[in-house]
Amino acid sequence: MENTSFFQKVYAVVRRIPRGRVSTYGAIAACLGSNGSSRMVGWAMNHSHVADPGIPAHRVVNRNGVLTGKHHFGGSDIMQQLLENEGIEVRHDKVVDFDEVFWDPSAPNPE
DNA sequence: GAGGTGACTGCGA
DNA sequence: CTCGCAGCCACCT
Repeated sequence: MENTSFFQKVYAVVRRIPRGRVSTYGAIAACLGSNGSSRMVGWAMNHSHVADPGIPAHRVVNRNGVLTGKHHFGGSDIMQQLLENEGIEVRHDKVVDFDEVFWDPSAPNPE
């Protein structure tokens, strides 16, 4: 039997996010077929820290490009630090040029 | 078995 | 333009 829980699928999509790019909950939810259940994606991220390889949840932000869940990363600006480490600029918990670094999980060719 | 929650989104006033 | 509410679906108690 497939242990593919809902968030398991979310992990697959988030892991597909190329380095230096970010995605949104709505885009991932839509990619899963549940267009509108963006909450499930965020909830799945809540368990991301118990995932095997480690999910780059810091690459997942809300529709406004704001690091909504940075507080869940450890209570520090770790999420911002990780994004900057990827080459993404972050100001005031928001992704700079979010439109430029935004990556669509349904994108056949992100480059 | 039923209720409540949640790292969101979109629309209405 | 800004604020508030309702909808969404899966997991937890």
